[in-house]
Amino acid sequence: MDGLNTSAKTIKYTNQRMEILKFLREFNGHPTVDDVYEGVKCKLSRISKATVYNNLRFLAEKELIKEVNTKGVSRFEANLVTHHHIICLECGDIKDYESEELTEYSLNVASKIDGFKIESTDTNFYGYCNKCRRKQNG
Amino acid sequence: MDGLNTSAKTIKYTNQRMEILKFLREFNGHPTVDDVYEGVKCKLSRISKATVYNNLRFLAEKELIKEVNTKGVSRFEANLVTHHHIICLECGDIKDYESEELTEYSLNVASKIDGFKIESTDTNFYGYCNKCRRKQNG
DNA sequence: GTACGTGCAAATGATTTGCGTTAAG
DNA sequence: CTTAACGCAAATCATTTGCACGTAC
Repeated sequence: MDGLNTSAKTIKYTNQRMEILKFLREFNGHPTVDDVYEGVKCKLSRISKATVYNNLRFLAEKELIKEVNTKGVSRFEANLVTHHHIICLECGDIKDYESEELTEYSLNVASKIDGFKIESTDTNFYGYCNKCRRKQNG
Repeated sequence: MDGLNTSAKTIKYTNQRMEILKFLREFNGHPTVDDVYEGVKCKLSRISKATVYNNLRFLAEKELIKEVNTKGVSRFEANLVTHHHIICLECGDIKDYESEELTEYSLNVASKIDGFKIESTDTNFYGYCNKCRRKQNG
């Protein structure tokens, strides 16, 4: 009757949603939408890519996963603990890098920033991975 | 005869290219492709959006500008000095934040990373800008 | 039984590409 | 004059949406 019970929406734990979350939690990296789609297809052969898109958006909104800031295609991760990223400028590969001291240092810097209420921080390191370095040097 | 003179390609300093670079250097922020397109149209009314795309890619390849890592649409900046970004989680607004001490601290951390030759680093701060905070609190 | 979620296909939006023409060097 | 770059339109790729049907609760 009130027509305002949007927030009372029931969340349904469907197979598709659960497999996508499971895949992300077990995947060691930062998969794209296509990676996730290919990864869950073995379990759910009839799954549609739209379902993968919708669920990744849904899970990110519910903060069960995070979308990674990247150029080009979207990438996701289930690691919710603050950490940093090492990004290869050649192949785009992303590796996690944990450093509590860097996080603390950054948060301390953040506390001095005016006009913004900072919630979190992370650092990107850009360089060349061993594989790409080998290629360049011949 | 050798068919290998690809690197000898002549770079042409066209009006379009120069206006796009000028716009980025004078723009205080992190414009999208559309922002750049709208911004240079007053000077070059017949410019095509494909030209804007092609030149932004070109300028980024030549390292005269940088593409910013963001979700969704591409953003660019002409500020090549290492700096950090404050990103509003609500409206997506990005502000530059300079902190040499943070850069140095991060580079020092970077020097300990194995298996990657780190070239540069930057830190993102996520939070809510004053405008969005006001909206949320009513 | 009642939504919410799914699969599919179509729509949208961002970006790239092909091609005939223009202009920088 | 040579060829990179332009403008335009078509093509491609990523992502979202509408809708009829299915299924979690």
